[in-house]
Amino acid sequence: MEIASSLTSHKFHHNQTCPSLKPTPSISCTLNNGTSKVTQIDKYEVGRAYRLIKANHITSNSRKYVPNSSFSKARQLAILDIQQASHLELALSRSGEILKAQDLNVVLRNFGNLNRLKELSQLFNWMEQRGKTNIATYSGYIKFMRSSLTPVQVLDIYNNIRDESVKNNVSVCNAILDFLIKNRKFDNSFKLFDQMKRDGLIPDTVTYSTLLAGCAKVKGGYSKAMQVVQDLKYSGLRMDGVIYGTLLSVCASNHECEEAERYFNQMKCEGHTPNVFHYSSLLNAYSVGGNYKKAEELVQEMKSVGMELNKVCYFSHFL
DNA sequence: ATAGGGTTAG
Repeated sequence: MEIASSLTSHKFHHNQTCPSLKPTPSISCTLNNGTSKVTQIDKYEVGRAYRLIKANHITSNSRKYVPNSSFSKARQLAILDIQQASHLELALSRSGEILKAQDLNVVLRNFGNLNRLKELSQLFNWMEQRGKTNIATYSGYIKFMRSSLTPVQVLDIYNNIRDESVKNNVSVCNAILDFLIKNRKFDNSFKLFDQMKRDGLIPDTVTYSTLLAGCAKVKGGYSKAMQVVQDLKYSGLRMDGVIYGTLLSVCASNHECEEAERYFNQMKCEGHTPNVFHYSSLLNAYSVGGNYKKAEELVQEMKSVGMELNKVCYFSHFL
């Protein structure tokens, strides 16, 4: 599938070549805690593991003589080496070669979660140059870079994917759909959706919830959302908790108070237990509609089921 | 083993 584009219009061109990276924020403590136990890399161990790997590469038939655990150990150490390196390029050149795409994706997610975006894009480019990418690489990278890439850059990344099975993967397309919606390219997101279907990709519930999230952000999105729901039902998919959550927010932002209530009850009937997300969206719909009595009752219901009220609830409640 | 959900002001 090729994403042709109205996105390649002149208004994006000024930004095309330089990635607009945000400054790297400070590293979060909670995420660091997970890795701190294994911070110390035993140089001796690394050396030994690397020699084993090398030996195996030279005599490719000798794989059975090298304990499997040494491979995973060496790869684990290489992953840590790259994650903790002060100079990423150097670390990649000394530790990257023995790693597979799925190992490098571990580092990719680590950088993404820590918001180390500069290094994230460096790593991604390195992986692409060596063809060490897979589906998770692309979907993850596009997700983490959703606020730091331009639509043209994302389409460029997509159109340069060589592997057709990656290109035609629904997760990868869903990541792009989400990117477009986060960047308020609603028309383009629906065009991509149509193209996915034309090219024989089967949209899944993630595709639909992503589209519905777009409907929640656009004026008059309610009728569009109803078309999306029709399409979802027609394709034989079941509504899940996230779809209902998104739908409730569409109703709230379009002042469709009764419809919100209807969906809330429907999801309960279908056996989905509403969470804070669902409650706060319905609460929001009630408040926007000026239905304070129902809002109050709903808050009582939340308390009675022992649900913690969040800031959205408080905001709605005092609207 | 990847992709998806909420509020406000300016």
